[in-house]
Amino acid sequence: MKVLTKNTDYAIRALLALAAKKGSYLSAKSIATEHDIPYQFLRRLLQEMIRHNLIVSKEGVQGGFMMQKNPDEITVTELIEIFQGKVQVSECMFRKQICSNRARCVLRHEIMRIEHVVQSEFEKVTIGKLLRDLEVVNQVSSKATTIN
Amino acid sequence: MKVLTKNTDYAIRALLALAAKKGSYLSAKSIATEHDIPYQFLRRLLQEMIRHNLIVSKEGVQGGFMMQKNPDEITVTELIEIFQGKVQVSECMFRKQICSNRARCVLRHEIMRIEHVVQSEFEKVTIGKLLRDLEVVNQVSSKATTIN
DNA sequence: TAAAACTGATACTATATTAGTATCAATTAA
DNA sequence: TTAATTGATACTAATATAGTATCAGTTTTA
Ligand code: FES
Ligand code: FES
Repeated sequence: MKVLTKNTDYAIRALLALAAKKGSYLSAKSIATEHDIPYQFLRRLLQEMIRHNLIVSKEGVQGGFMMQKNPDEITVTELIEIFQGKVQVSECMFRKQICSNRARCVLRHEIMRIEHVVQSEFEKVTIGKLLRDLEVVNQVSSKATTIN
Repeated sequence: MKVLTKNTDYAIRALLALAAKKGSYLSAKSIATEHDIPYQFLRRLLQEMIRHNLIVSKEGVQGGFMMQKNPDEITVTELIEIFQGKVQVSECMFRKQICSNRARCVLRHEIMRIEHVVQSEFEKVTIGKLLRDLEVVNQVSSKATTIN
């Protein structure tokens, strides 16, 4: 069971790149090259993120993409929803014969509770937080002898 | 993002049917019919569950499948692992350029923490628990006027 | 003892989702 | 004016999910 698809994975990495260069434009090409993301694939993701007002773009030479939304307010939950749809455990696990009363269904509540937990865990993880974590990692590893 | 696939969904429902008739054999056909599960699909799932010692079978006329493992010890996590593979957030989200030191990686820990949360939430939900919940639902709905 | 009701095993097809590629028009800086 | 860029969109490929079909073997029972 894979929780994050490439869509989301790539989007997060692109956002980290953009967040790190906050205030200036980065081209899709440079992001693709640096982070090993298929160029055209990445471009689609970037456009989707524009539509959701996470980033903005500038066309033409010296153009590119720039962070728009505050990285601390971009949650992994939001990205999952954009690229993989809302988290849902099961459309309705026990329909028909088994579950006779949807309105009162205890199971449904159980399912919704889990959906909630999963969502809120991913909500704790923002692009801002990831970026700061990342800086720590890179600081440590540049000081220490890196054994990978 | 769909957390449970049909595999798991159907498997849970079949197990609930078997758990409810603990001690006697239920044929694949009867389960399929009652719970609206494609017959041949269900049979594959049942065989898989035999291999994992959740249920046992008896061949021939009057044969079928019977609960083997204690329903309270069958977790949804286990079923997800059988039918959808182990929960993994991302194989390794920030490899190469970004993540220079895998061993110390904060992000990796973050990811593993979430994997853990998701897993343990689903671990709280056992077939036994679902069955008891279900009985409550059906009691309530048979007393009340069912508005679906 | 033969037919019917079953499971075991496995191969196959269909559909949907995910991943990746290609193309061309429009914009803009130099 | 040209090269570097995004906007938009259509396409293909690969993989995962869902569902079907078939045949052999076992067991009850008439
Ligand atoms: S699980 Fe869907 S209504 Fe009960
Ligand atoms: S995220 Fe994979 S090693 Fe850091």
